[in-house]
Amino acid sequence: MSTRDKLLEAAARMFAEHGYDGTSVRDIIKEADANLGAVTYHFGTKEALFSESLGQKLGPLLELGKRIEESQASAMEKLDMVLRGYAMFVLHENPNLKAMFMESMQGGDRLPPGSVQMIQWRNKVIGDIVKQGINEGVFRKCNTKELGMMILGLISPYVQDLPIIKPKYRNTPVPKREVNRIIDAAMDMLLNGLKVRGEGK
Amino acid sequence: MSTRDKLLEAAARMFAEHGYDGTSVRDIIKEADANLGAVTYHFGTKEALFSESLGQKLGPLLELGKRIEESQASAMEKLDMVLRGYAMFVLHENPNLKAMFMESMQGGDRLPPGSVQMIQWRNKVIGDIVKQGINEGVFRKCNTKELGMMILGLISPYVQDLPIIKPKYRNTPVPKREVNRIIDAAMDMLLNGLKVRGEGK
DNA sequence: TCATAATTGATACAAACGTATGAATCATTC
DNA sequence: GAATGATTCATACGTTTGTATCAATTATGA
Repeated sequence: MSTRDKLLEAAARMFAEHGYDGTSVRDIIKEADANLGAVTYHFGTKEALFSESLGQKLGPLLELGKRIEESQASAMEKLDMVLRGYAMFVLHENPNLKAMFMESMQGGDRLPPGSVQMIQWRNKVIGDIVKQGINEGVFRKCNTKELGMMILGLISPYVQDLPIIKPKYRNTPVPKREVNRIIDAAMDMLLNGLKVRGEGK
Repeated sequence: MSTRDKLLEAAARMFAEHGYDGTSVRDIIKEADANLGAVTYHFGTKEALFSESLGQKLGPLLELGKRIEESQASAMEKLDMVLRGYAMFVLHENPNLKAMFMESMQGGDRLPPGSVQMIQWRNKVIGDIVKQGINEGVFRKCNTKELGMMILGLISPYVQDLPIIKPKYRNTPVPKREVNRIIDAAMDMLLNGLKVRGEGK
């Protein structure tokens, strides 16, 4: 593994754990067993290293969406695929992407180019899928992108709150079985609704 | 307004904008038009200032939940109240609480005491309300707290992605009308489901 | 094998960081 | 109005920060 790759890997991990500002270049090189000069040499600045460490994951995520979008599956199947695929990607395969979500809360100025478009596109894909067969009332209130955003939100507590509620997942990927269970519940809820009765108690 | 209060207010704003590590004590005192010594005098450390600036909001949020929990409304009405109330509190009235969510993604070690309990309790309240009249399938897959967590997730993209997608809301409260629109859609979706048809296209 | 390029290493630097300190100023009380 | 306590101020300290530098080392190709 090249020094460059070791740096990228360590950076992604550290940034996800402690955020951009909470991670120093020295923390990273220590973790990567590299030298300060290597960062200057390979990336120039800390921000470039950050951006590149995240940018690596952007392509695969876009591909995932495109593959699903173009598949022949039904709207419901597509919705399942995209939700499950996305959750698996973010919670199980690439937990370091948490750094991207942290960053987006601060405006995303340091994110790699294309991130904003990726997020918007991601929301649109989901919205479009859902629109193919939908409870029309929802669309009277919010547009395609917004609906996609909201649906993806079902997963975000697992990025946001899980580190607190189940500390063992703080810096560990969520197991596949767990992700599947979560998405099963989310899909059930999404498709069938909660059917809360009008009566209390 | 006392120096102490000015510091708390400025701190909450800055921490929400740039996170804990991205905000220096000097940034805060500049914004509060105060002196470095004032921080040492009133709070001792940066972390204590951070914790207290968030802790202020914890009480009111807990009260909100308790009021709804104890009300006589039906389960559906309660669900609406808690979702709308929570969204209004976080997105409209106290957008600075974003700092708490940022922090929780990093494990929450610096959060004020009681934060973790608040989050868990918050999830349980929603889960319990929903449980009063519910699509049973969902509960076969996930427990009360988890369901509450997921439902609240519908809102979190508005904390997480909105700063990116609609930059005008980066450091501005989301207007009431907007929050209401969002919750209307979320409630519709939650109660009735998406009703996605089995057929693609 | 030798010259050339690519990479790594030790070290330096100015700026920014959190915190501490003690004098100066303000408010309050008698 | 003098004395006492609360607060503010300018300033300083020791670290840590991101980045730069350039000699030392390693890899590459003729």
